[in-house]
Amino acid sequence: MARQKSSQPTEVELQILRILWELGPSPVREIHKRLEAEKGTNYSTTVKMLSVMLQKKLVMRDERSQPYVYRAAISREKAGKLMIRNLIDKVYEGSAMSLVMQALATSKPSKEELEEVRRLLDQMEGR
Amino acid sequence: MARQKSSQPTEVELQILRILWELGPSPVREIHKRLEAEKGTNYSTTVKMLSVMLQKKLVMRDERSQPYVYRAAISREKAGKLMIRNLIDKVYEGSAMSLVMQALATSKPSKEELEEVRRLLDQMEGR
DNA sequence: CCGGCATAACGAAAAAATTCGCTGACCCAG
DNA sequence: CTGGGTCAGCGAATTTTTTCGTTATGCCGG
Repeated sequence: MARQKSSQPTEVELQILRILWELGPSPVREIHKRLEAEKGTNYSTTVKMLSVMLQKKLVMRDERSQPYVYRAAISREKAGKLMIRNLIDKVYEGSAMSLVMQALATSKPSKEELEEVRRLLDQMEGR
Repeated sequence: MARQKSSQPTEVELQILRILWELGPSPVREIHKRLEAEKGTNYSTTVKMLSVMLQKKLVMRDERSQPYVYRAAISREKAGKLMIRNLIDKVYEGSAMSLVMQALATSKPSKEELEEVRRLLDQMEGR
């Protein structure tokens, strides 16, 4: 008796994806170096996580190169989009605007950033 | 050997919180009715989840009333804020603006909604 | 050729999340 | 009283997630 899998990447999976987004395609050794620094886990663990993620198709790898080179199978944009949608559904009952307002209120945007958002708004309104 | 707990509510916990946010303080029976409709789980499961959440202080309950009445211990706003912060850290490398832009671009806001955001921007810039 | 290091693949184990069966307590109609 | 219903609490079973020990393979320098 247990749950069904969530379609979302888990905690550690996300951590690894983030590393891949930053570094770009990398061998395990590189990925592990980062992961170890962040949470002190074993090399085996990193290898295993990657193999799990490979199955879930969260990452791809090039087996031509020795050692294998891994890369994220989803872009940061796509992952973000998925998680935003999830957050909107789960907490904001479908209202994207509620989330936007909250995010704006929560962070302390600079004048430049505010201007940037404003420009996007203008663009969306077709000005 | 395993992970440390995340500070975030889990999937089902969130599902229950959402129900409580909607219904307001309710007895188990009511909460279960909703949960069962959404995922077909057993009454025992609902009771158990609530007791777990009680321990984690995600919900509170009034034992005066029979049957007990449960209510969310965190507001929707607070939960949202936590999860947004999490999402920003995990995916957007700390850039709240990236998330805002993405959320705006992803959803299809109406003119009214855009205006609302604009008003918030004005307010933040102190105009 | 040999020992040691880097790289991978398993599989087992621990922890967390989720599920439910069973038991006990209480209350009310017959 | 007695049978049946509602309400709670527990502990155990199950699945997923995360972790690592062990083993196998190939390569390099001496």
